[in-house]
Amino acid sequence: MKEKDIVKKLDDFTKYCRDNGLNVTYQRLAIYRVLLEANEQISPEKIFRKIKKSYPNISLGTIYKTLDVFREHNLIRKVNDIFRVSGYDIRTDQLHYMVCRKCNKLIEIPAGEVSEVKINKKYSSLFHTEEVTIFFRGLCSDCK
Amino acid sequence: MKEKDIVKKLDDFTKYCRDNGLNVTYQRLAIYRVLLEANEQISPEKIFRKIKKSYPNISLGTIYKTLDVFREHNLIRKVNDIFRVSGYDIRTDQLHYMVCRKCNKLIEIPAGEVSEVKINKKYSSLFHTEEVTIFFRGLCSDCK
DNA sequence: TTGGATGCAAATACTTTGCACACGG
DNA sequence: CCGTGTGCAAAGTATTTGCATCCAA
Repeated sequence: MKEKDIVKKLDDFTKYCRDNGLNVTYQRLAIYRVLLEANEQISPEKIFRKIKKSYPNISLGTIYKTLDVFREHNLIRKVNDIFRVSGYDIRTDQLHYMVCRKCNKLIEIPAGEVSEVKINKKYSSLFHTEEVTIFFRGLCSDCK
Repeated sequence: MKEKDIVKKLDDFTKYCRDNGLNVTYQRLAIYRVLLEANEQISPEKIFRKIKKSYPNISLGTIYKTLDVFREHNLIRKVNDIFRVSGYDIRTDQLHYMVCRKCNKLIEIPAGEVSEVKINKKYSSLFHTEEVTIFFRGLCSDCK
């Protein structure tokens, strides 16, 4: 992503915070920026290390707390630990995952490559779905 | 599940072990039995506590190691940590999950209630899929 | 000024590992 | 008897929590 686009998104983010009762702090901006720059899933630890370079005072606890806040607000999504460590991803275009049961290799699949999931009304009415993630488990070509 | 069926499945399990170079130990039988009796996902810790009653010597480490072996052999599947703790499930009929982003309530959806997932060949050829799990995230009726 | 946010450190939860000993085949 | 499996305890990793202090609004 170009710096120009990042700045734009940080503006949107700032506005979102103001509109939703979240203080706009240096830390939140830094974390959000790292997520934008990564533009793929990234672990709390990794975010921490990146920010530490320019802002050595930041604490890992803050990263966790902040990511949680972002998630509550649906600003990011949490990719659960198929991966050993949880990852957070700012991409909103949905991805699916193939994970090899032997070597844990991960293949990302753009949502467009997979047929749309439809749920029987009996269940879909129980729930307001915001996001669908499909995990395929099996064997990658190397392991099979 | 009836005791009779459990015994039958334990026999199958024993045979599987013999055929695949796994020693048939008291611990493995006990763990497999607990999984059968549960017949839903169950955590390592919970398995541990159940077995400890009749066999106080068992160690949690053994539970972890054993579940890993079972999983390598595809005797059980690991349900990843949408749930805080990982769960292991002996059910082979596939389930999908709806998880509320606010209260973490979990709704299980039988595979039959969801349309079949088809993948573009470009991706499906990269992988031998054994299992498909779909996670729906969003808001449950209480939280929305 | 004030409630929300942060830093820090300790605590917690879960899981893995190493090694001596036990036991199934 | 041999090699796999187990128990134990320690270490490792990931995450959460409590609280004093700080700072955005």
